[in-house]
Amino acid sequence: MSGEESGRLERLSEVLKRRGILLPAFEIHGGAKGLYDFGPVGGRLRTRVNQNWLNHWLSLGNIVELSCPTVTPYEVLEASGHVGEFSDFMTVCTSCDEASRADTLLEGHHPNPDSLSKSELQSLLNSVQPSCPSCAAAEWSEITAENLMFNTTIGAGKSGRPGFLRPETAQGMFTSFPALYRHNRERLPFGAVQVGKGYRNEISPRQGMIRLREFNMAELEYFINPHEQEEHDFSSWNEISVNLVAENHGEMHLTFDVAVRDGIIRHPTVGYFMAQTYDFLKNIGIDVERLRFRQHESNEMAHYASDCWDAEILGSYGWVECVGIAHRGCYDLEAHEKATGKSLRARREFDQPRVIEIDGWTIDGAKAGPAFRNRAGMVKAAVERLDSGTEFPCEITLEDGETAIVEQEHVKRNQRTETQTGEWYIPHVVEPAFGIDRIIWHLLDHAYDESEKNGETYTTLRLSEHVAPVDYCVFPLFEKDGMDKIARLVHSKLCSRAGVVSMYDGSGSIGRRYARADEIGVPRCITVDHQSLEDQTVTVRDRDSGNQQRVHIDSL
RNA sequence: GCGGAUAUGGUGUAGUGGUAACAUAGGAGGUUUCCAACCUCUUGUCGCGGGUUCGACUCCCGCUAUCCGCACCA
Repeated sequence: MSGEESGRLERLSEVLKRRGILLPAFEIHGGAKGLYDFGPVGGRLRTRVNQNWLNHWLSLGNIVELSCPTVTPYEVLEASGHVGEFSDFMTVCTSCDEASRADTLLEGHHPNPDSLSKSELQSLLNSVQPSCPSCAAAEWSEITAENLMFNTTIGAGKSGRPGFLRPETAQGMFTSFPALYRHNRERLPFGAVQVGKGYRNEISPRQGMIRLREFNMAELEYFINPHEQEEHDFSSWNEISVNLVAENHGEMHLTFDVAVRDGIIRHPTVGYFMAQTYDFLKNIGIDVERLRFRQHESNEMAHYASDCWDAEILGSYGWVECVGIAHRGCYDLEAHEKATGKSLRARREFDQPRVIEIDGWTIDGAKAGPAFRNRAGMVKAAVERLDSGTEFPCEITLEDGETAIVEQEHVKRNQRTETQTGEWYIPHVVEPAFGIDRIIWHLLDHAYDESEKNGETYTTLRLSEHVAPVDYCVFPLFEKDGMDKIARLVHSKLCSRAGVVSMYDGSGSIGRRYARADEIGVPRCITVDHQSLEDQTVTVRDRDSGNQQRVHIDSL
């Protein structure tokens, strides 16, 4: 970052703090790392971004909104892989009490210590006995798993159950799949969105809003049938050439349509959501000249994902990942299915019914049951795998490794025709996940404008009116002669409208009040002047052009 | 987590072992016929905890937070 840029960043942060947009949280208690307040102005900015996001996706027509708990039982996040994925294995030096990561200590003794399990790390640690980086001793405590998720206990005392604050909103949407499937009349594709808080106990939060311990996120889980290709209409983006950084291709400018057709974007639904993401970001005021989509390298992608693109936005901290759009395959639903034994599947009917000839053996329960007793189940499974030509008696190997002798009388021939009209499959998921705080940061970064006015720096926050925290400021030119009365009337009239925020400001010179409004990005200021007293008209000033229009109070 | 630097009104800064200054901002009043003007009055500050000292915002220690590297993470 150049000196000039870091100066701009400092001035921007100062304005955000001074104007109540973004502030360190709990500051009177000394502050808390990785936690921020959206202040009296920022609070509504966040709400409006969230609302725009929800509206954007709900308008697609087959998407519903969910709200799931942030407190999440251990089992849920174990099933999803977070417990394993989000853990660091720590050990403590017994002589100086310094905690170290076990895998870091063992670098050089194993090609990839990060990939080892807890017990493998423990035995490697025991045999290597690395010296402590701070005191050089070589005695280590037993390895413990330190989690990047916030631990909590759900319930009190002995009945308390371990849990975490969720590290993402997605899991609640996966576990709600049965309800979503029913709600959507058992027809795919459909999606669920959720806006809410996520928590990660980051070792070292940095760079202001970029890495937080509690953050706002917004995720869409879009469930699709992998056997069918959904048609997506890209025609409204045909004129837009977007900056793509593709694996093995480098940086290129293509339309979404072409990128999907040429297989750069590997799945059309991923491409469609990238295009929708482009629209959303543009709509709330991100400068699309400073937006790019970067494809994950194959080795960077989670193992279950088949394609993943990050929307990256260029701001004071360089290119920052703000949205991730991933094709997650069936990983998540399958993981919860395995952990719970509950079906998280959708039904599809075949074009043609499939006729399957079954010709083999099964057990005769009345004979085999008493003969094999508690092993009868395993015998049944083994017998049903036998070829139709098998002759009895016959020795078979059971799944526990033991063998059993099966007599002719234990079995019977199983010959029948089965007709399958369809099957139950695990839907695939395409997931656009948005980091709202990072997006808001870049919104502010892109909107922050410094210009010269009479030799002084003049600050304007050129926020889109879709997200501007305050819609109108109402000023009496002077707070006397009845101008203040009319201004207060206009103000309360605007405020009474649903979803409109107006601020009355009567202190200081008119120029000062315009400047204050510009600094928090109010799109329009309404001024009541002497003429208003005579003909009930007011001036409406546009933030970006400074132009004023005179309109009647009733037509506001 | 490691190393370095820093912490003074809302914001930006000055300064001192004897209880704090400047600018700006905020409030009230006046003035002013539209873009941080002017005048008067006014509000508000030494991050937290401990130690040294008759006395600590100042010196020492610890903590917390911020910034910069490294590491970590996406």
